[in-house]
Amino acid sequence: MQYWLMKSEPDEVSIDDVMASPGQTTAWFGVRNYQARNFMRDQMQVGDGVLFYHSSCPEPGVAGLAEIVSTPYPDESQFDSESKYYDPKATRETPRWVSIDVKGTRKTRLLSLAEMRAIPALEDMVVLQKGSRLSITPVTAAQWKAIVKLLT
DNA sequence: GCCAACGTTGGC
DNA sequence: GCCAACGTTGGC
Repeated sequence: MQYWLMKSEPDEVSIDDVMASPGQTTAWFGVRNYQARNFMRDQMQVGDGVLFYHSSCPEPGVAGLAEIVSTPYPDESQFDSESKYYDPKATRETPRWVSIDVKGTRKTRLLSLAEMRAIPALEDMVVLQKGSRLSITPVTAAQWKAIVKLLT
């Protein structure tokens, strides 16, 4: 059982989209960074907790909680020449990128990036480190616990 | 829109 | 395998 922070631009997929219909799962596709892919491919497990983070928007921060509900599978968009996520070097025989399904648990108040930075218990969070750009980053059990407590 | 930081590409 | 040039991310 592990915990993750996953970034999404709310213009693309927001916490409201993920929570739109209860019980619905959302395919997390379009990851095109090897480090983030490796987390998905090698470490994520069904049941892992997810901090749903809104990025590249007026108020960046954690906007909700979610859960991993599938094992990794090939990301279809890598094969789609019409998609902005198309990768001409990927083939069905040797796919390069993976997707995973998540399910929204609940929308929370916005825990802003600024607020997160002000909390000592969170200072080591990968996402808060200088220059950190990864769209998927690991979260420790202690960090998860501290954040869930703040959002309860 | 700016720009720091990081990742990727490709020539050599 | 090096590394310069370029592209992307994402907060501000």
